[in-house]
Amino acid sequence: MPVAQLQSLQCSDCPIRHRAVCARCEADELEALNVIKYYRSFQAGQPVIWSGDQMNFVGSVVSGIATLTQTMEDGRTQMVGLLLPSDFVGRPGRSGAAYNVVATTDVVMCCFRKKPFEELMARTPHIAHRLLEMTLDELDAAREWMLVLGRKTAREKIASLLLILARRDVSLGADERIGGALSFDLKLTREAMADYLGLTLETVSRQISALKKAGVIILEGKRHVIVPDMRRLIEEAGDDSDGGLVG
Amino acid sequence: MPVAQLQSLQCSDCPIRHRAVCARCEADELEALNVIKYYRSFQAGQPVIWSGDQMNFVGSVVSGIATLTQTMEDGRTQMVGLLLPSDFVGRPGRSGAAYNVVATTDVVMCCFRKKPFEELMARTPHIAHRLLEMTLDELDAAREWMLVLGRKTAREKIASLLLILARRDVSLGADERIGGALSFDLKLTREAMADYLGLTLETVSRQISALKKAGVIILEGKRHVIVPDMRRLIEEAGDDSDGGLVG
DNA sequence: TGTCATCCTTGACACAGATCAACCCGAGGT
DNA sequence: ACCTCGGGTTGATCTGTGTCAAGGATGACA
Repeated sequence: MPVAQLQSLQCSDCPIRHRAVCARCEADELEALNVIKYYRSFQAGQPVIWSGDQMNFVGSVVSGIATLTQTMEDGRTQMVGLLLPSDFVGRPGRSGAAYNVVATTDVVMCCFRKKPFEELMARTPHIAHRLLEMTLDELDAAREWMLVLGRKTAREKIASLLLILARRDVSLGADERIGGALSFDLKLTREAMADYLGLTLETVSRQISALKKAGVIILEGKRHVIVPDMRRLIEEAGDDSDGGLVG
Repeated sequence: MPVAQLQSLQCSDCPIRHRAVCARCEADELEALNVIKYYRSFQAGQPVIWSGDQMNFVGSVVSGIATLTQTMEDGRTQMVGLLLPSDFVGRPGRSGAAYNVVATTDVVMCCFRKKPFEELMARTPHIAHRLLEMTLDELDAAREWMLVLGRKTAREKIASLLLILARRDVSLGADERIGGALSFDLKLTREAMADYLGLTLETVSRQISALKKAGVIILEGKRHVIVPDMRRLIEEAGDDSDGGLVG
């Protein structure tokens, strides 16, 4: 999840900086983007669908969390992606095995209408190039997650997820650090975490308790996590790549 | 795995048709591509690395199988991608968590030198667009695989893998059909399958035996698989999307 | 204040798949 | 003919996680 390295982009009226479409000439593109964008909000639990037009290109999360999930007929579901503020999403369900995009909390998205966006892409090749880079990054992240799903223990899975969430909050500046400790809000239910990790919610609960008892994390309430020592958490995750967060 | 729908592209001297870079003006691009390409072969077990230059862009498998794998310090490995003939690969290890590309059998690849390839991309925007589409397809495939890894049983996993391999062979015309039955060669060891599915090789062996006993598949030797009824296999995979292969 | 719903925790037990171990089979090599 | 070695099968047992079930905490609402 090399999110921290991404260029970012500030819309005229969004409260956050989006992951960038254009790495080179931000100012120019911004002006163009501000013209063709509009906002939509979704309630928690609501599927994220662009009005009518099959959601043909791209939107960016401004606030809230949306998830990409796949479901089998018998109800088993697997989350395949997490859309946190600043993430882009586009073209779900285009090919064979469609996944669903659902708002997990209340969500506001900044959307770009398909046609003008594509015209913009055609005019400015480096935007297309940047989009390719972003997609390749997502592919890397998905493949990294395959290791988590296929080979890690429940405890390692939980630690890996906490690590990802912590890093995201850090890269958005939404974290708090007090004397080396890092704390952040867990915005997912135990069930959502279970769906992401390929576990049951009971196992998630147990492993979080275990990490708490081991002193790797401290819980305030059920949703606020304090990580006294990032290195401990990284170790629990069985992760070698530290994402440049320790220093 | 919407491979069958992809445009394909015949090099001047490759025996196979590659998944297309250019969907629109094949002839022109072919000429350009034939100029800047060269071949490399790799022995089974050998890591696939472009001579010196960090493998900065793209190569396509002509024959053999290469795999993308991720490994933890303690040796646990998870395969995150399978490169079959006609697949493209590019930019491994660029971002944080690098995966390894290894030739699983002897492999011949058709490579495009980084610089001329990128120039070609810049000149012809629809090639860049096509590359984006291909990457999005890979992302979809990776996400589909996350469902397999996270939520399917061992038996379903095996069936899913067989299904993918069967479909790939069909789309390359490498299958044989006799009276509705479909047969193909399994080019992976039990261990490779296990790494792909997040299982142990023993479990793979057992589940293959189980599918054999149940009559879902027939084995000739250890590596040749006959599927008498594709529908049975799809059912075992717990898969709703039939990939357009049944009819 | 009580009721209800949602989210979470914890315990007891079952079972799928991992682990450990023995053995089989076919292909080279000498 | 014999040996060796990689790949594959099968059995016995162990264990991590799922399943089922009961109950706790918190907040919304009447």
